[in-house]
Amino acid sequence: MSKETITGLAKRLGISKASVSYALNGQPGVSELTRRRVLDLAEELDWYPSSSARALSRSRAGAVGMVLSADPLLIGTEPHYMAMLAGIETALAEGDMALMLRMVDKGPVQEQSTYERWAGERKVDGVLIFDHLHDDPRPTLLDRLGLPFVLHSAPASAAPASYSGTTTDHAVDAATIVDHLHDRGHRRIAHVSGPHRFVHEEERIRGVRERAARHGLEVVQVETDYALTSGHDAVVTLLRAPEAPVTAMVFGNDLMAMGGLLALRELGLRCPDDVAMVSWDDSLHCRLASPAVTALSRNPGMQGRVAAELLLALLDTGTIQTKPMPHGELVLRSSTATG
Amino acid sequence: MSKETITGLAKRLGISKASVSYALNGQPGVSELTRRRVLDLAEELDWYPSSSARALSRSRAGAVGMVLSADPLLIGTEPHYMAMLAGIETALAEGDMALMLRMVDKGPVQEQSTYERWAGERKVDGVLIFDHLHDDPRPTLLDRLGLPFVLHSAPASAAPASYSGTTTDHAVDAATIVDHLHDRGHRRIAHVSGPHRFVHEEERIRGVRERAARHGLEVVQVETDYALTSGHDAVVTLLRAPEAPVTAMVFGNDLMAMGGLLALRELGLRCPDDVAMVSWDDSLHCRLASPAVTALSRNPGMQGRVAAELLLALLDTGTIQTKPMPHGELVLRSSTATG
DNA sequence: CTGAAAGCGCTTACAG
DNA sequence: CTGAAAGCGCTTACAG
Repeated sequence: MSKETITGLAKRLGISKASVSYALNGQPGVSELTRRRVLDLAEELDWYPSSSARALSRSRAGAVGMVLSADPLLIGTEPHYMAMLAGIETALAEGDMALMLRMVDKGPVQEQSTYERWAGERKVDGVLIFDHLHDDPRPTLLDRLGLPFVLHSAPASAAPASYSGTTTDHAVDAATIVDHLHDRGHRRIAHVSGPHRFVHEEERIRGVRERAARHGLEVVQVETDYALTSGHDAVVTLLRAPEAPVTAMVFGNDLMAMGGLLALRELGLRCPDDVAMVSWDDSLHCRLASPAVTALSRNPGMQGRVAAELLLALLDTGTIQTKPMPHGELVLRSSTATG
Repeated sequence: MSKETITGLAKRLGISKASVSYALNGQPGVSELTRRRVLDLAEELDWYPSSSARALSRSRAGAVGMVLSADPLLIGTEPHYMAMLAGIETALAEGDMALMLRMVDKGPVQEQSTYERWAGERKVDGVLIFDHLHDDPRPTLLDRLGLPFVLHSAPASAAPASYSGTTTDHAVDAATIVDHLHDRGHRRIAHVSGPHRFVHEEERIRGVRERAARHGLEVVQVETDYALTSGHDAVVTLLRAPEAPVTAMVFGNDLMAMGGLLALRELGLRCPDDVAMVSWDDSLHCRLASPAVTALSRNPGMQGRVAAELLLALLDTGTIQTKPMPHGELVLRSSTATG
């Protein structure tokens, strides 16, 4: 099977390459009859136009890129990422775009040089970025590189007007969580967050603090790094503190909540009787833990899908838009049940 | 920043495009001095050769593809996949190959048409396939399409001589698991496997049966589909059976083991006192469950890396090879502890 | 060691 | 509606 080309098809049909191309791409310029003959022959021969030739002449790669920049260990255990990826890929496939995936573990530098390379090689038409940082260098960099992008899950407060993105209102989510704990009778709670360099963490912290103040709740803030062991250690530290102990803890993700649960068990304390727990991300881990952990469900798959659709729209028509995501729903489980 | 091209670089340096190309690609045909000047200028201009132009002239896409064909829900909760992906991507990046990822949920048909399209468009240079099936249509299809591939984690018994792949000796793993249960005093066990259409499941089943026979153990085989609820339901059915109940259960993956644990709890039975449990895949779920579940650890990240390296070698030099993976290691946890 | 030229397989104005 | 031709930006024999 020597490789067919558009020239071959044109010859077989006794027409020009141009006509074949027009027919293939649904462009005007060919009769319906010719178009049918072209499409039928392509189908019969199992022929597809070469993506690289197309990319070169169209100056469009036909792919978008995504860099997963995190500890591989964390990525592997965080169901969140995979669900998001699945949503993204599904939307891209529908828009006939391929997904180029890159995982880096050496942090922002490696992520940024990946964008530089992708832009230079014109390997992707756009990228999807997430985990918005304070003074995030990526929007500036991507603008300079001329690489279109969508910022996934930017905090509502930092909603960028100059570029596309999905936004999340963490204040509302914080209120949902704090209200629930207040309802359950807690008056002194801890908030074990991820790194403050993430804008969403700062917004969550502010949200928790403000809502707690309104209820007259005390909040102890602890900053860690999303790892299971960090959640564990944070709990140990919190419970050893000389001040009055907290009776409830909010964790920035499911892994830290799991670590927290392990710590409680080690200390001989019970959840929720001694300490109640809430996770800011829902996952199978929360469902399966014992006790099962109350968590904010945010549908990462759907969110990924929306972000990908924004990127497709941006590439297609240059439309810049901001889409607010639905608020999280708190899934109540045993970890915050009232004894 | 109007886009630089190789012609631009050549002009700036007062040399021909050919020389620039040779210099860039480490080919002979340019003096060291010229090569340095070219590389320095490229660096200074932040210039990279266009991947599509390169792909077209080299007839090489510079990317390999991978289709994740599974229920998105399962993919999202199975840490196994993400770990494997991370290993694969790391190896590919080192070999300067991009990873094109596609997720399909409508099963084998969609997976196969993805390969047809990729091959037709010459979008990828090769693919990585896994979950070997009985009468697997993929090797034949890929051969016909002329798309190089590596079969990841083929059963040792079905080790293909005609194509590259990593292999796993499930008989050894089965022996490890069965021996452990025998040591713990179990004489009647259940094996809740994934679908028999997967060759690795059949090999595991045979391995378990043979090893059990040697010890004089009885084995009840149950076929399900890897879903958490299936593990749950299998356990309910098993424990309702009129025959003598099993005292230990082996699950084909971690999710089914988790489902099994839930079922036990519902039935008011305890693990390991009433029923011991082992999972054929290790994961954070097994570690965090209560009781924590004894599981076979197989290092999916490392295995993915090796598979990717085989593919790189195949694409580079056409080398066909089969690499046996290390046996799994049983991580002992409470679910099989002796009371 | 270097340069001019053809070729990779498409798309797209431009003339007919 | 159709065809001849240029162009996308590289690589690679082939002559010098």
